[in-house]
Amino acid sequence: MGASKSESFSVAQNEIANLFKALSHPARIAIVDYLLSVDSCICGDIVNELPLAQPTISQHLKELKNANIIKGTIEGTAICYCINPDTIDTIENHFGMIRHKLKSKCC
Amino acid sequence: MGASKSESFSVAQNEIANLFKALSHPARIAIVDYLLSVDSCICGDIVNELPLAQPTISQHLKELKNANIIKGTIEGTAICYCINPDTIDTIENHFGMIRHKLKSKCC
DNA sequence: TTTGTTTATCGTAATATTGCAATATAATAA
DNA sequence: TTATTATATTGCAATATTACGATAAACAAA
Repeated sequence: MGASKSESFSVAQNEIANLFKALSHPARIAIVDYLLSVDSCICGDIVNELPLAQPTISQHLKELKNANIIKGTIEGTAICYCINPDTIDTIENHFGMIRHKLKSKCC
Repeated sequence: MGASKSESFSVAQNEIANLFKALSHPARIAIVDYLLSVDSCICGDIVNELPLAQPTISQHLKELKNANIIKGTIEGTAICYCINPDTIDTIENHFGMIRHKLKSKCC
């Protein structure tokens, strides 16, 4: 025991849970905030913006990339990161569905 | 080490990360799905709907309650659960902010 | 070539999460 | 009172996550 019984749930339930898991750490929220706070996609200086060591940030970036929340493209020596709007759409649509279903209820 | 350095990030960043953490497990997504699938708030039979033992579901319900994603009111012997629309609003507003900031960018 | 810069990976320790059996609690029914 | 029913809590084992030092890999500049 200890492992989550993901095979007991639907693919859709696991997929949306994984998106939320990628956003469930304040460092990853801070990374997304930072990517949104600069004019364009940012190349490089994420490490200087957060109070975490470089390997830790690299690991968080990897999780955000695996979840398709950010995209990274190589720009010479640095890597240029930006938000993937398609994944934001996916999450927004999920809440649109929740909102729609809530309307026909009495709570 | 191993504990997340939550004190290094803002209160707002920690709060939204905690909301996502509450939704980051397929069993909790399934609970929310089920609460949305029935006509009104449901009293009781959540345990029969999911392939998990009763203490496990009780624990997941507690996490959803602590995050204010669901509300539970006592109805005789059973407890009546339903979604808290205010918290759904909070999350939707967060994505509204993301969407707004994304508009003024070139990705 | 060597040096510096940037990002990724490995290895590991600390901590958190998950799941459930056993048990407890609370309220109702008989 | 004694069941019965519904939910919560405790305790613990299995697994996952988090953080970072050390190191590697990739590449540009000197």
